[in-house]
Amino acid sequence: MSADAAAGGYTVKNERLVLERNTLDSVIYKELRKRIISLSFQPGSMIYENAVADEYGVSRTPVRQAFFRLANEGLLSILPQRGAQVSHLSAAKVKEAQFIREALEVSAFGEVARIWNKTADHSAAQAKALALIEQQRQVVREKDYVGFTELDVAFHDTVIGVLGNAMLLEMLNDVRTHLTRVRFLELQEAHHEDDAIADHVKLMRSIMANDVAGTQSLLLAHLKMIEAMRDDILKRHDILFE
Amino acid sequence: MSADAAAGGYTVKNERLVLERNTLDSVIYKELRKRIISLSFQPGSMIYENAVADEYGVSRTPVRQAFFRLANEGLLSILPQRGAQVSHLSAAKVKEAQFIREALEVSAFGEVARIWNKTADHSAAQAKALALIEQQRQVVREKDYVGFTELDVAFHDTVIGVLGNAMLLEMLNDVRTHLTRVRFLELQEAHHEDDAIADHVKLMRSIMANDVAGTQSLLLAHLKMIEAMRDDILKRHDILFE
DNA sequence: TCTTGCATCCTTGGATACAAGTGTGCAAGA
DNA sequence: TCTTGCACACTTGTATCCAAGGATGCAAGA
Repeated sequence: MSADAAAGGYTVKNERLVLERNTLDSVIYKELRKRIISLSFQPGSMIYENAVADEYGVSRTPVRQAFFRLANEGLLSILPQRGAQVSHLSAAKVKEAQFIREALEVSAFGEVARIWNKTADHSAAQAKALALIEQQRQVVREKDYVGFTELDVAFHDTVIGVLGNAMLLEMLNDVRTHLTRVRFLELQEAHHEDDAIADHVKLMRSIMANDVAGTQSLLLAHLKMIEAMRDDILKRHDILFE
Repeated sequence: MSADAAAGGYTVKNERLVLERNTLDSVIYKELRKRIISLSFQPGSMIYENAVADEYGVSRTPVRQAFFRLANEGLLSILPQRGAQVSHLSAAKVKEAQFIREALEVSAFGEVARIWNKTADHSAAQAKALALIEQQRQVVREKDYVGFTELDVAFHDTVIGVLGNAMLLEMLNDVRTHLTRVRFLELQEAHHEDDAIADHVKLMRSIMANDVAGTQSLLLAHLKMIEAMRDDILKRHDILFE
C-alpha cells in the first residue's frame, strides 16, 4: 500500500507511456482505437506493425496484440503478408449496428422504467442522469460537439447501468463504435442536439413514472431520429464507404 | 482453383493441425474454447501458456493470442505472472446473457416475421429450418443431447440469418457461450426437448403467417422455458459457481 | 512497345530469448 | 515449535530473430 512498495513494483521503461498502469498492448490498443474511431486514420488506409511499434517506441509484440483486438472488433482487416487496413465505413455495418442497438436499448430502457425506484433506490442514478443533461446543454452552448457525443453516450449508459448488466454495457460499447465513427464525419455541422436533449428530458420523466411502453416508444423515436441524421451523412460521404 | 495451386499455397508444418487453413492462433483458440464450453476444463482451474503450447506442439505466441481472445469473451481470467484461470460459471453472467439474448432474439424474430416472403423469397431458409426441426426429432430419439443443442442453435441462427445481419449472429454466438456452458452440466438428464421442438414448429408457422406479435410472444415463452430449466440446473450445482 | 519472369524488399506468422513479478518452501533463529 | 526472511522455481510481459508469402520494379526477350 505504501508509495515505496508501489515504486518498487515496477521500473520506468518508457517515459511516454508510464502513466497508465496497464500492459503495453492495451495502451496501444486504446490509442489506435481512438484514432480509428475519430477518423484520424483515414478509412481504407494501411497501417503496419513496424511503423506503429516505432512510433510508440515499443516492440512489435504488443502492437500485434492490439491489431488482433481491433480486427476482432471489425475496425481493422489484417491482410496476411500485406499489412492491416483500417476498415472502411460501411453502410451495411451501420445498419446492422443500428438494429442491435435499438433492440438492446429499447429492452433495457423498458426494464429500467419497470423497476425504477421499485427494486432499489435509484436516486444516485437519477441525479447523475439529470446532471448529464445539464452538462449537455452547456456543451451545446459552447458548440463542443465531441463533448456532446460523449455526454450522450454517458447518459444512455447511466440509465442502462441501473440494471447492473456489465455484459450489456460492454456490448453496447462495441456496437456503438461503428455508429460513432460515422458521426465523426460531420461534427462541425449543426445537428439536432437540442432535440436530443429534449428527448433525454422526456425519457427521464417517463422512466421516473414507470411508464414502460412510453419510455420504449420515446427511445425508439429518439434512436430513429439519430439514425435519420446518420443516413443523411452517409449519403453525402458515400465516397468513403466500401 | 486446381488442387495443385492450392497445394502450392502452403507447406505442411505440423501434421496435427494442418487440415484447417487458419492461422495457428485461431486453431488453438477454437480448441480451447470448445474445451472450456464443454466443461472439459473444470471451471476455476488454472491453465498455462507453456503447458498448452507443449500440448499442441506450438510456441507460446499463438497460445497467447488465443488466451487473450478467450479473456475478452469472459471465458478466461489472465492473472499477471500467475497464470490463466478458467472462468467460473456465474449465475450473474447467465442472467446478464439471458437478458441480452432475449432482447436480440425477440427483436430479430419479430423482424423476420414482418418481412417473411415479402422483401425476398425465403423458401431456402424455410426448407432449412424445417429440415433442422426434423433432425431435432431424430437426435432426440437417439438421445443425442449434444447434437440437439447444436441443432437448436442452428435453428435459431437460420431464422435470424434471414436478416443478413452478420454482426447480430456473431454477438448472439458470444452471448450464448455462457448459457451453453451451463447446459453442458446436465446433458445426460431428460429435459424438455420435445417441448422445444413443438415450440420451433409453432414459431415457424407464426413467422410464415407474418404474425409479428405472435412470433415474439412465442419466442419469449420459449426462451423463458429454457431459462427456467437452466435455473433448475444452477440450483443443484451452486458449488461450481463463484 | 508490350509481356513475362525473376530478384528483391517489405510484410506478417511464429519461435525463442530475456526481463520482471508472484508464490512457495526451507532454513535459520528465537 | 513457531516465525521470518530469503532463494528459487515458475509464471507472464516484452523484445528480437528467423521463415515464408505477396507486391513491385526492372531487365530481357518477342
